Amino acid sequence: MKTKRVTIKDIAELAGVSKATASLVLNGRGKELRVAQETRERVLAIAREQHYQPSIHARSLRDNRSHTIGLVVPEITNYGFAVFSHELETLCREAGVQLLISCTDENPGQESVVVNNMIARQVDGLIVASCMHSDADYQKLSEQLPVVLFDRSPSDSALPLVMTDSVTPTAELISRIAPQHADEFWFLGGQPRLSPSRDRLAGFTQGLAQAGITLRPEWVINGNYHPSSGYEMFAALCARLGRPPKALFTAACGLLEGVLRYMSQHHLLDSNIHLASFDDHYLYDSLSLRIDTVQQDNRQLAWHCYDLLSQLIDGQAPEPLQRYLPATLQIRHP
Amino acid sequence: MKTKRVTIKDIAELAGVSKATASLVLNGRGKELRVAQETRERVLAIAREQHYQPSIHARSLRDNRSHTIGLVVPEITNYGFAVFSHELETLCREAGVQLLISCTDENPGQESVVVNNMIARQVDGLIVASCMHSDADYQKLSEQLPVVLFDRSPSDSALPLVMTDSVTPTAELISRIAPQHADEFWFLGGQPRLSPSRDRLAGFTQGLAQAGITLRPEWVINGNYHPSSGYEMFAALCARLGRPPKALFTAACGLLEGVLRYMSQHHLLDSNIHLASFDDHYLYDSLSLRIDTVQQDNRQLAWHCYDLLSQLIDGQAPEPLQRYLPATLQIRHP
DNA sequence: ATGAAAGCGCTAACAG
DNA sequence: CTGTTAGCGCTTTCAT
Repeated sequence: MKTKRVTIKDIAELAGVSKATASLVLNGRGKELRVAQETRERVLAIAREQHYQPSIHARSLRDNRSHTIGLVVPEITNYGFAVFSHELETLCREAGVQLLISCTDENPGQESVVVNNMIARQVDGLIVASCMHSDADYQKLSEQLPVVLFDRSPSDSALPLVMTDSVTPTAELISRIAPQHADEFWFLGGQPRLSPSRDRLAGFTQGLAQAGITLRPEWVINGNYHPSSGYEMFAALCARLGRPPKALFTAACGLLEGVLRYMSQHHLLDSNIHLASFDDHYLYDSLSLRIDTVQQDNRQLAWHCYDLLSQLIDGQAPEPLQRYLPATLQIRHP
Repeated sequence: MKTKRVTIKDIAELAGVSKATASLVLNGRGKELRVAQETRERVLAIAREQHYQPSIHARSLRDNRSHTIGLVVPEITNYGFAVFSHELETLCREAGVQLLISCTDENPGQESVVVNNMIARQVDGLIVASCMHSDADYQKLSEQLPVVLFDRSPSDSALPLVMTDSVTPTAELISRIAPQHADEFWFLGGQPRLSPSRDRLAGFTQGLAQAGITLRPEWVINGNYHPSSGYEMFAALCARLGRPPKALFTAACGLLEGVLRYMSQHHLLDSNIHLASFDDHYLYDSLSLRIDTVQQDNRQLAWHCYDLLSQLIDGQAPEPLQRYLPATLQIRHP
C-alpha cells in the first residue's frame, strides 16, 4: 500500500545536482540567489513530472514551525461557531496553513486537554473561545506561543481579543421591546464571569433603563452556555412561575436552543412569550414564534482572529490588539 | 517568545543514560525489553519534572506516519455534518489521533484541492463525503492510503463505505404521506449520480407505489446539494406552477434550507404545503410548518467510519467493508 | 554557480 | 542491561 515517497534527494539525483541546489530551486530562492536558469528549469521539470511533494514533517522538524494553528470552540454544532470555523478554515487554506479544530463541550477540563493536545502538536498559534473562569492559563500560555481569544474573554483580559460589541446592540434591542414588558423581563445567561454574560447583561440592564424600567435582580438567571443548562434554567423558571415567562432574553444561541427544546416538548410554542436572544440562525425566519436577535458577523470575527494571529506569529505587533466588531439587529416582531 | 524545547537528549543527559535508553523508557518499552527498574524511574521522574513532550514532527518523520486523519465534508455548517464531525473528533481525541477537517462547499474542484492538501500533510487515512460524480480519484487514492467514503458514494463503488440505508425509510415515510397527495408530489434532489439522490429517489418512487401512486417524471427535479440550488429549484417550481407545490420531498438538509429560505422570504410559511425531507434538525420541532423527516444517526455513522478507517490503517481487513445503518422517522404531521 | 556536511528530535538495529 | 550509530527529508552555512 505504501508507495515509496519521492524525496528531494531523488529529484537532485535525477537532475544531476545536489540536494542543496534542488532545495533552493524548489523554494523559489534559486532565482535571485544563484543557480543557472537552465539548471533551475531542469529541476522544476523533474520535480513536476515526479509529483514531488516536500515532506511537511521534515520541514516542520527543521524549522521548528508546524504551519498549523489550533481553533478551540465550545461546540462545532453551534451554528455560529460552525460558520466561524468554516470561514477560518478557508482563510487558513488560502494561506497554506492547516487548521486544527477541537471542541470543549463547555467543559473546562476538556478545554485543558484539547489545548495541551494542540501544544503537543506544536501549533504555531491558538484561537480560543474559552469556557474557563479565568484567563490565567492563557496568560501563561501566551508566553510560549501567540494566543487570540474570541467570543468570550474570561474576566478583563489584556490578551489579544476579538469580540462582537455586545452592550450597545443588546441595549438597543431590549429598549425597543421592553416597553411592552415592564412587569417582567427575564435574562438567561451563561457563566457570569465570562465577558459575554457581563456585557450582554450590561446591555440588557441599559436597555431596560432606556425604556424607563428598573431591572429586578430576580430576573437574572445564570448557568453555563450549554443547551442543557438553558433547558434547565427555563424549566425551573416555568416551574417557579407556574407558567411560561412573558418576556425572555437569552444571552447566547446554545441557551436558546435549550429553551426551544423545552418549549416544543411542552407544547409551549403557541404561547405568546416574547423571545429575544443574542446570536441568530437562518431557521429563526421559519419558526412559529418570532425571535428578535442580535446577529454577530462571524465572518468578520474569523477574519480579525486570523489577521491578529498571523501577525503575532510573524513577530509583528498588530494594532489594535483587542477588537470589537459591530452587530446587526434582527427584529422579527412587527 | 520561543522557549527552548526540552528534547530526549536533554532527558538522557540529566539522567545519565543514552538517548536510546531514555527513548525506550519513555515509550513504555523499557519494561519488558530491558532497562533496570531504577533507571526507568529516574528517567521518568526527570522527564516529568522537565515537562518533556516528544516532538510529534520528529516522530512522524521517522515513522512515516502522522497520527492524523482527514475528514472532508461539503459543509461544516450543515447540522448533520457538524454533529458527525464533533463525534469523530471525540473518537480521534480518545485515540490520540488528530483530526483535520476541510470543507468543499459542494465544489468538486475545491474537493480535489483539500484532498491534495491532506495528502501533502501525510494524513494516515481519509474520510470523505464526496460531491464528485465519480469515485475514480478515490479508487486511485486508496492504493496509496486508506479511504472511507460516507454519506454519499459516487456511483456504485467498491470502496469502504458507511451510509444510512435510505431506500426503506424514505419509502416508509412517503407511503404514509402520499395518499393525501396523489395528484402531485415533488422530489428535489442533488447530483443525480450520487448514491443518496439515487437511493432517496428509489425510496420516494417505492413509497408512492406502495400508496398506489405512479411517479410522474416531471415531479423529479435535480440540482446539487448546496442550499442555493434548493432555493433556485424551488423558486423555478413556484414560478412554473404559479403557486407553491402541494407536497414536496427534499433529498437532503441543505436543499430544505434553500426551500425554507425562499418560503420565508416570500411569506409562504403559512401555506399548507406538505414538506418532507431527508435529514432532521432540532429546530424543526419549533417551526411553524410541520416537516416529516428521515433522521440519520450521525453518531453511529461517525463511529463506523472511525472503526473502518482505523482498522484499515492498522492493516486489518474490516468486515463488512460497506455498512448501511438504520434511520428513524420523525413524523410531525398529525 | 554548485556541492558537502551538519543538524532538527526521534527510534531501531546492532554491539557491547 | 545499556550505549553507539545511522537515518527519516529538509534547509542552511561554509567551502569550492
